[in-house]
Amino acid sequence: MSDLLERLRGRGWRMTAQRRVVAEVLDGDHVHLTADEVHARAAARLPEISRATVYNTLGELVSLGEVIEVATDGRAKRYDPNAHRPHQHLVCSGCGTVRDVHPHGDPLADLPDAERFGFTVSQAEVTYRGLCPACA
Amino acid sequence: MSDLLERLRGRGWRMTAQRRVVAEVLDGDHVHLTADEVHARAAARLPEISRATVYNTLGELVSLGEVIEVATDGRAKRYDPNAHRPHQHLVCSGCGTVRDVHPHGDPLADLPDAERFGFTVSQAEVTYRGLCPACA
DNA sequence: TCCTACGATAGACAGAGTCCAAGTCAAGAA
DNA sequence: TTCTTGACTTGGACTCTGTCTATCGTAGGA
Repeated sequence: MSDLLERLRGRGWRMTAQRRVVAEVLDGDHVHLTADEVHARAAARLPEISRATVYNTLGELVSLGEVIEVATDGRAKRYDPNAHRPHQHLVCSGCGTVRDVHPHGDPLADLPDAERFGFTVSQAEVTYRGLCPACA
Repeated sequence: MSDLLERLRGRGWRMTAQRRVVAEVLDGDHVHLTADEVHARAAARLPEISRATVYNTLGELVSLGEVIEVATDGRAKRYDPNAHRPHQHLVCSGCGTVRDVHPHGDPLADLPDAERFGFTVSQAEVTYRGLCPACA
């Protein structure tokens, strides 16, 4: 995680307690927190941190490419710090749990030109849905 | 579309003017309207229809499997009446336009057992992103 | 140590969707 | 045809997620 903080400082980020705490909350594998969850965990360490700051910081991390924004349902977006290894998501329809998964094959290659309608297609996101062991 | 109305009646749906209008608005290919757009178009034919009724009716159509709910971004869900032929979606990052597409291959088959973490995986949704000819 | 521009804050605001109590009406029964 | 009833509709309040703005605070350079 200090890696991330170092990279951010290298990019000219002013380092504040709030930004540090948000970055620390997002540390780890298989982390897919909503903005509200990030705020709750950040506030446990730094009680006066505001929602607006959490949203601002998450937005900056996303635009710097350090965090991925995932919309697994129509509800709140989730934030995934595993931005440096391509992957897809497996979502439990019961409890909403999200796991990173690595399918083989390239979904982009499966879309024939005739099905692109003149679009410049740059990305394919796959969301697998099912029930996790606890919900099955 | 009268097909749909017949199927719904066959399932014990009470046929009201509101439900008929919502079903009619969703007729056609490559239709991906938000709830608000459905409401606006329905209200053009039946001015007093309420938002709650549109949401209720869309929810029922989805749970009957006659309409698919698509969350292409973190904003409003879209409703796709093309529920009886499997397909994926191609979304323009510029203007938000959505097209139905039919890639070959089965994304479900690309997810090895070792990457399923004990989940019962039943569905794979692919969202292709890029720029449409008008936005490129 | 002092300055100042960048960052944080609280709270108002907006969009999407849900919920509820009260009124309405489709469709089967008489 | 008329009656009855429970399913359907309505409007408005409410929740949740996210954005914006004016003001205050402070990290880091001079």
